[in-house]
Amino acid sequence: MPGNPAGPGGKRPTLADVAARAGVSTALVSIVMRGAKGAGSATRERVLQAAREIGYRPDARARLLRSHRSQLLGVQFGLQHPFHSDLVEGIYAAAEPAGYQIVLSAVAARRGEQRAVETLLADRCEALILLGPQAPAARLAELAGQLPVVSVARRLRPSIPGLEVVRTADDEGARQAVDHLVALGHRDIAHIDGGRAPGAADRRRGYRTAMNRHGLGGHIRILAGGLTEEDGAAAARTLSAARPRPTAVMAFNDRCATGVLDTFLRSGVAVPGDISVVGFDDSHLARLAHIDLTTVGQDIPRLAHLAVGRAVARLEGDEIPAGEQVIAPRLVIRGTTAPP
Amino acid sequence: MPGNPAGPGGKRPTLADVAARAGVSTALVSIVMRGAKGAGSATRERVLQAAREIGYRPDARARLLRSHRSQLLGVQFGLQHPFHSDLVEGIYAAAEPAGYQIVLSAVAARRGEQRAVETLLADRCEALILLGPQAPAARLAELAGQLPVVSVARRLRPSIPGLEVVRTADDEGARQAVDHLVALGHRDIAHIDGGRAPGAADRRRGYRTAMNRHGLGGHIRILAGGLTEEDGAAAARTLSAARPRPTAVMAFNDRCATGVLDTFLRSGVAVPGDISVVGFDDSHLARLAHIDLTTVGQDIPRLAHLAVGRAVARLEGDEIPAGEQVIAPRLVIRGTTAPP
DNA sequence: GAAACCTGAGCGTGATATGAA
DNA sequence: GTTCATATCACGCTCAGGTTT
Repeated sequence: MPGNPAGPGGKRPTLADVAARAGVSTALVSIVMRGAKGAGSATRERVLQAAREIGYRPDARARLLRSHRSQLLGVQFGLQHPFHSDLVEGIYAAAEPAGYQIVLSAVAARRGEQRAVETLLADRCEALILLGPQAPAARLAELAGQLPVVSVARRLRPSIPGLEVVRTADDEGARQAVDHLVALGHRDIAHIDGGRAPGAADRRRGYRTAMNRHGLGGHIRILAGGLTEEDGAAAARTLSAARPRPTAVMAFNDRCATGVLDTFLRSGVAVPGDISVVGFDDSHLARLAHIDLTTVGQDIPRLAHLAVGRAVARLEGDEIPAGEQVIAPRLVIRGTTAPP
Repeated sequence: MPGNPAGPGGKRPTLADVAARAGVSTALVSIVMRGAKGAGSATRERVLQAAREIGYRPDARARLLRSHRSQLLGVQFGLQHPFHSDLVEGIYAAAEPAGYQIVLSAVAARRGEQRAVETLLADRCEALILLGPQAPAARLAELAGQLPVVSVARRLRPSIPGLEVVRTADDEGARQAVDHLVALGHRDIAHIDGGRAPGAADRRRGYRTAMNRHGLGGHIRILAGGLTEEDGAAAARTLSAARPRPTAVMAFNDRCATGVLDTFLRSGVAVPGDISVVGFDDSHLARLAHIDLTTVGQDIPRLAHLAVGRAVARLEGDEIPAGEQVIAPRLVIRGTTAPP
């Protein structure tokens, strides 16, 4: 039965406590706890036993203080974005095998990016992984001057020293969506954009370019949207009333697209019968059987893996090629698109 | 222009560096950085200036190591649960005014609660706030023997020493939902449950009790469900085919309910025309205009506030009444319920 | 006596140097 | 020479206690 090491008033056990109980020096206990070599197997067992008995746990902070390396990657993410949740999951999975720990810092309504980053820096993270950062490029550049910074899912000038960029080719994704719709026979294709959100500009541009290349420049129609279901719903209400109504819509992301879907369903506009809808991200949402959304897939595990990889490479001083990694998107055709 | 304090190879500046530059002792710099009293205003300004010049940041870990208090609350949450995201947001908001910092640790597909808690303990958190923990009660009891533990949204024996419970009266919530539906004229009311999820047993029981009290014991119908949209969609497919089909459904939570909604919409079952649907949580999801879900609201800010309050009270040695705080739910009537 | 400042110790570790078998 | 174990210091910071105005 384990003791009550840090009960009310009680101190939590330290190396010294274990050492005293096992009758050895603290240094030896340290060796045993780290699994380092330099301890006999009998002693090792005795020390482990003592540690177990008094409920000893290594103090991560003291450990970090002592070792020059902290092996800590700071991750800034948006609490309300499923896309970020998926990325975080992938980052955990990629970091642990590489021998790094993750420190999370959330961005929320009353907690801005500035605050989120400050706590990560105070926690002695060695590198920062920022998911869809909205901070000005100048601020990111300043940060990148202090430690390796990886920006995920936002395009930035790759020339900023110290700043790594991992992102999906958003313009290419938009192109794939348009190509797919055109191949189905659509001509009047609208785009609900993401405003100033990361990636929005590229998707908008990709849409424009693709439309023009198909000779559909005259049908370009861009509606103000955003990242949320509500943004999509609002734009869809506008579209429902429009005459002529487009026969297809490409939404900024999956959340936006589901807002569009539900609004159409409620107002009696059939999807994909009357109108086709395409999302972006291929997050959990889109894959759900009852949503069944055709969407431009971002390779989330790959993005996560690369983000960790770049951070680690920078920390270990490996030679890495460029400051930017652009991942190809892949259109996932499901049930919300059909010929007009 | 700030320097490059921790560039590749460069050490990060410390108190000593600031002290040297300002021509004072490290202790005085410490005083200034903490905003404690004991420094003249001229010196104070000089020190701050020096710190700014070399880009100094306090090292949170060293600080924690030295001070006996860490002022850290560890929060375990599920990455994929919007309900948890909302709670975390509330916890951030409640903790900072109380002078405490938050450390997040996520539970994900490949990262269990065990791992999540271990990192929180290693980080020297003074108390743990666990959102919807699924761990066995015995494990929680063991933890609670080591430090104050607050379990949010899960019912547990309040007699476990050291364990605080903050939860919604789930049975009462289920009762409110049933009462509302009965008042509308429904009699054939089904429940899609949450299986072994926290709160599911109470909601199931509340549903049963309320149905019996209305003399509708013969109409009790419980379908296996779960926490996700897919669980709801699967159950809804079963319901669509059922004869007689119930005229109302109470889902385990909002995610589950949206799965139900979409399935019904797709299969031509009108909501609330043909069937009424009630969710649980009143998370972001339900409030969206295009979902407009009638749901049993959990008072998320209140739950968050109380959770932090209990943890802090325990840490500061305040006398607190019982080991359990049960918050009343409040039915939020929106557009998915109507007379049969 | 108070305000402004400094000295020295120590928080719990990990690394190095050193010694004993 | 190798294996096992220890003593000692440093990490960056805070705090108790001292000294000087």
